[in-house]
Amino acid sequence: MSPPELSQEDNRMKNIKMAPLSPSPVIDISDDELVSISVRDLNRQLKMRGLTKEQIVRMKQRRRTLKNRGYAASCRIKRIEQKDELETEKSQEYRDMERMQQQNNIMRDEIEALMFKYEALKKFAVMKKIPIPPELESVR
Amino acid sequence: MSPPELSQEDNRMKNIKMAPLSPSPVIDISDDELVSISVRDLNRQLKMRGLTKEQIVRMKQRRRTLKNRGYAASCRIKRIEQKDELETEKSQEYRDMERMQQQNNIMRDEIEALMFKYEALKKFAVMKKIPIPPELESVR
DNA sequence: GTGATTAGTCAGCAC
DNA sequence: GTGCTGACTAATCAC
Repeated sequence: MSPPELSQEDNRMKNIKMAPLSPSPVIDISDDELVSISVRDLNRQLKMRGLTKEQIVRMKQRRRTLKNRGYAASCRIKRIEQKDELETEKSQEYRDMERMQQQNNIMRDEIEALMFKYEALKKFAVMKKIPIPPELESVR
Repeated sequence: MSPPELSQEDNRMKNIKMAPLSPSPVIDISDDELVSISVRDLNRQLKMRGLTKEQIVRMKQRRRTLKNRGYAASCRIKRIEQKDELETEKSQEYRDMERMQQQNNIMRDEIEALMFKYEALKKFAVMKKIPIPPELESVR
């Protein structure tokens, strides 16, 4: 699952672990760019602009943090989707069950009617003084 | 729901926003005690030991943070329980449905057997040259 | 103040 | 490195 869109808001407002703005030249790159760029390209940019080891580490960490932000969002969305899925399946099962219950009732009535009819036929035979074979004596 | 048990681990290891240990006298109270104590008693202790305004604010914040930690844990547990509940209900419904399907099959067979029997009785009557009343001619 | 919930951060695991 | 998830913090909302 791809991470959802990230806002461009300044990370420094929330991430108190971030170092204060450095007086030395800093790569000015937005959050969106930083998470999108490939490691390869990022390294190229970093080297090209001659950043210090520490600045590079910091930039890498910022990238990782931004990535994590996206992963966390994905994780939450996934959780909600799975819950929705469960609920949907559950209510579908409920509908199926109701439908089956109805069929069940219909068949129950049908059995009752058949038995009644059978008895009627037997009574008719008795009335006509017709001996019924024992295997046809009962519906069971 | 009451918050789950909290570990006694040193909060300072994780909460980088916490101030460094003060050189001035500090109330030494464990996390467990701090979340358990009533606001009333906490205030009494704080005043009694003559803490500075800043120390008091910090202690209150630490208490709030510890409380939040518990709330977050409760929230996670609740989420898991609700998911479990959904799954349990779903599988229960599935079992019910299977049971109903079985009954359904049984009744279907029963209807078939009844019809067969009815036809047998009719054939018997025909064989005996007994005219069957029209309303008993068909099972429908 | 308390409790619940959300977004974001970090640790730690798996690949 | 990447992606995911549990635990935690802070913000925010309702009471």
